[in-house]
Amino acid sequence: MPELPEVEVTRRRIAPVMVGRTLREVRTTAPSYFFLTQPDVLARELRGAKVEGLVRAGKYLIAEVGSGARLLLHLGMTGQLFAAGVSSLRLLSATARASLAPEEQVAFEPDPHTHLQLCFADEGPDVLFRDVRKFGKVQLLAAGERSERLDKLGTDALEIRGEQIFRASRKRKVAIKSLLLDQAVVAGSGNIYADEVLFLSGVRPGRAAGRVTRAETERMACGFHRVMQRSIETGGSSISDYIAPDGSDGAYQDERRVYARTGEPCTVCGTPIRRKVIGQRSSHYCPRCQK
DNA sequence: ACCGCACCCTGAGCGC
DNA sequence: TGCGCTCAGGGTGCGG
Repeated sequence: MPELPEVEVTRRRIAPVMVGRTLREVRTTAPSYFFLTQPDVLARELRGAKVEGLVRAGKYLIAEVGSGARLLLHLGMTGQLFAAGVSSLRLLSATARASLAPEEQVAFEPDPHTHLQLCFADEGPDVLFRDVRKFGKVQLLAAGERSERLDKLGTDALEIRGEQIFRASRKRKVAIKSLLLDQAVVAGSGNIYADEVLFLSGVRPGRAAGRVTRAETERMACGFHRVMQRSIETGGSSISDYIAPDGSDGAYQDERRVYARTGEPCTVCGTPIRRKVIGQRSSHYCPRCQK
């Protein structure tokens, strides 16, 4: 699932393919809640617009198009943004994968899950946004238009300071894990990295937010910087459906200490990692290292 | 203000 | 072989 590092890796790899190019045509699937801006409006407004930049805010990618308009892209859980022509087994269903020889690679063709296809005026490749579960979002903001979604975002996880987590957590009864997942507190945080950060901080995910100490929130902030920077360096996690825009797999999943390691030994003390549902999200922790 | 929970969706993995 | 079930999860929105 794309969290901040996956979105940032996507941004860095897809920016060279998008920025500076002029849109010729935008193809979409039928209207659905995936489109916060209706497909026909997208097609109409984007035609002829030049992509001036591609920036990230939390888990949102923001393409600056034309004079001040912004195209918001959220990858949701299964969103994939990549240049057409990419070859990757990850884009195929398990059934389709099984029918191929192990080394065989197939160029991807837009399918019914490809909800947005950006075609450019030049000869270069299209940019495709594919999302099997449609938890992603596309929205076009006119020049100067405000976005509630963006306005609500807290400090980016790469910039978060312990003091901010500390202040946000005072007198709160929610589990600290839930607080760390709140995008209004830590923008870009997600289930994998929240679990990893709590492990590095020695705090159990279920502890009431109001009961974490100042020192622990400092460790959490450092933890976010550490795991996310490291994950960006290694190309993001490839657990589940994430795919880097060039079709490669990220490598960070090999460095996980707790996430999806239920029953496996803690890398520090050997105690089996436990899984517990907190705030409707699975959480993983070491019962010995995390208090 | 805060918190828990339902909901959106589809594919994998399971038992039968 | 294939059906039906459960599970996963980001973010929003609602009811208590």
